[in-house]
Amino acid sequence: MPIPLKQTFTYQVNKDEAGFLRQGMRVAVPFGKSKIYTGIIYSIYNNNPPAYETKSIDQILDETPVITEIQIKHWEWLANYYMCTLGEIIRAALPSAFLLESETIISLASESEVDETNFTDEEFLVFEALQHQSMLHINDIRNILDRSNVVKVLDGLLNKKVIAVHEEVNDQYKPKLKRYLKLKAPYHTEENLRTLLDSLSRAPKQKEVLMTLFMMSAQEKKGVESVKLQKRSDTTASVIKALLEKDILEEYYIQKDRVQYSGDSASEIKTLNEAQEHAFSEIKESFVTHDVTLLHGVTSSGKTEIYVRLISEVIKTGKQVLYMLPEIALTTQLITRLQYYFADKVSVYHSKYSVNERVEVWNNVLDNKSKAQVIIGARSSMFLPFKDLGLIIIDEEHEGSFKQYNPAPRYHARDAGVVLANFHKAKTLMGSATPSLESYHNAKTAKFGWVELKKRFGNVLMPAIELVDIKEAHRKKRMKGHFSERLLEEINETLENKEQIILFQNRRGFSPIVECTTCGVAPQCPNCDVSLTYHQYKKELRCHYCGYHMAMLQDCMACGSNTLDTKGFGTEQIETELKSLFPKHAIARMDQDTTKGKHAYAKLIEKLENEEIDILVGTQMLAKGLDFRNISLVGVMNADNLLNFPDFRAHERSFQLLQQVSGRAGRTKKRGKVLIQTFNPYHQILQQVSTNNYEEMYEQQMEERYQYKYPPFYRTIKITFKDRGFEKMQKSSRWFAQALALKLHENVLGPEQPPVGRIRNQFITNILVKIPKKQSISKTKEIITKVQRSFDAIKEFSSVRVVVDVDNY
DNA sequence: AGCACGCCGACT
DNA sequence: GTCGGCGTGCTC
Repeated sequence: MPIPLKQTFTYQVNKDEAGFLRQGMRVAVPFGKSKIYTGIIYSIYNNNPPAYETKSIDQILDETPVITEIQIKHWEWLANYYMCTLGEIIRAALPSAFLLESETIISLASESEVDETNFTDEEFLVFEALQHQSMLHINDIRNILDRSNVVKVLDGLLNKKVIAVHEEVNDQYKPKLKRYLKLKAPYHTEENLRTLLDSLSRAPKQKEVLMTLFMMSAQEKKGVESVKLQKRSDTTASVIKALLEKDILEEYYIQKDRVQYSGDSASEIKTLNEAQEHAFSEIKESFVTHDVTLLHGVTSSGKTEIYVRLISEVIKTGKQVLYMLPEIALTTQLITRLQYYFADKVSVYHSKYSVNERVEVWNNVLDNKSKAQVIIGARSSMFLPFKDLGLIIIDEEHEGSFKQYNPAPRYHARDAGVVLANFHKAKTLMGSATPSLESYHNAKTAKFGWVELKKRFGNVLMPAIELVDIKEAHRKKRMKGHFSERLLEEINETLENKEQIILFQNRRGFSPIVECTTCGVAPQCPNCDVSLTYHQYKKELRCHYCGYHMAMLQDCMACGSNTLDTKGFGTEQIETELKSLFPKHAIARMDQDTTKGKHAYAKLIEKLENEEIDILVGTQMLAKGLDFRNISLVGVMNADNLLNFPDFRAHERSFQLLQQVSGRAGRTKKRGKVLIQTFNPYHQILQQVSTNNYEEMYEQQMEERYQYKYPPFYRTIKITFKDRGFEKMQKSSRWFAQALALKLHENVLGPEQPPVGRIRNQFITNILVKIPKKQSISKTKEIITKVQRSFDAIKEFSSVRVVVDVDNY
């Protein structure tokens, strides 16, 4: 069942059903008092469970299994490894259209003799609505009565025998149908046709539609799509309806695939250059001895072309390929590029797709159709029902967004992907310009194969990276806003050369803190322990954790003086400053706030491509997948807030991010330039970024990880406690930590409050369990599970939410 | 997770 | 004396 419970549920079926049903099929089953849920058949057996009464299933939903045996095995591994339930995995894995739930339908009782006089006002409203509409959903009633709790009203009506309720299961997936029109058979002879046309002399509109139909069907031979006909003949639906009613035209429907590729057909794969060719054959060699290979290639070294070659070799053998990317990198740019090579063999799968589109991709993969032989997708695409997977590519392997944090399953798609590949006996290729320390470590210790690509495509030089000390500049008051003289100088020069600029600032909004200079009070979020961020364009104060917002204050709430000042800065402020510094140039901003709309992101990219934007300011979003030839300068406004992030990966992440952002500069002949503003230019990481020294960064970070017992030397599991009451949160987490420490001793850290100790009115604290290399991971998990079981039995702690996150990095 | 049930404080 | 809030327990 798609619910977060550890157990499976047993239902009874008759002999015929038992013969028909197989593991992986969906059935609708009654669950609880009145609900109907979709469940997945896990096993079929033949003895009556003694402890409870079994219910019968309601309905069989599939002819053949929609979930494969390998998937079930993989999901069981996931549930076990990430300490969640199979139900949670099912929720995450299946397109929501597969998981229909029942909905309560309200209608008028048939034998009703209604006495309207003893209705309450609300009851009357519902009754009246049912006169116009025979069926209503609970939600409709909520709207009619304008309140959320409608049970009481419905109960009243039910008692008076005015209404009847029943549960209805609606199949959410609707195949897309297109209406086609064609001439009825009797008019296929020329003679009949002529009389027909004559008879229509008084209906010129209808005649015209017919003429257009002839014209179009002559070209397309068969029937004509109704929408097209209406458009071409410039008519209305009623004219066509008249022709249908006169039995002159007939209609029929054809099912259409939503996910369709229309474009040029496959073309030649670019020939690889020498370095790529070399890397390509190295990968193939490595696959002989290793199931997983890491491709470490600097930015714009042409990794994609190598992937393309590998993919084309695998699909020739008839096997399927999964190409996973972090969500943000799933830009149209890359998809178009792959479609260019593989045409209609590529399907895309990620959360932005509609439920119906997802069902279609699912079914295509399940049937091993050629149009879904190559899947490009975000982390959730590894849940697809692959039949015969030959290769998994994990691009930008280091990206943190492969790990899902909320809700459960808290899985890492990279690691889970390797396991999936094993089940299929397939190979995995991870690619990155800045591999995660774990993967690099695995490559160095020969757990993974390892292939390097050190030169950029076309021998373009790596960008020149310069660190700009803004501490000095601040002291000497030589900053213009947040821009150093050096950065302004470069921006000016770049603009003169008619080249584009990207500026990176890792924070959205205008400024993260608003503070009264008289009394020092800063407005805080009422629900979370953070100060509110000022968003200038809406003149609002916003909380980035819970979404709380209020109008910008004019005066201090505490002392009433109007001496409010802003501290720190975000993308919005940079944009504003730029606009006053360079009034003649086109400036745009790219962050969560400006890319909310469906096509907003694509539009920005298009503008950038057409060189309608001179300077683009943005957050993390910029680091991925923007390949533009005319960008020659990248500026990092402030590297320090990256480095000072309180997390053991902060340094690794900063290095990766700065490298990726730098990689946006100079992708053509001319060498690009990167300026990084910082208060601390002697910071090791910044030095390593500026000299492009991954190796040194790796060695040094590994040293620290070893010292402080962090991955990859130790594994970690994070246990989070949330409660509305501070005391309860603290008491329960202490209890838990002490219980764990009895077995795990010094490897239990905390409980410790995170930097933001309260979110959405819930107090939060964490326990971190460290697992040394020698210690069994599964044993450790067993201990945690045991402690959790006794914890759950304590009534006092029942309101505390406990979240377990395995490999919480 | 949802949902029903039951207890208890607040207001007509 | 009723309404609606939330804590508790169950789902084959």
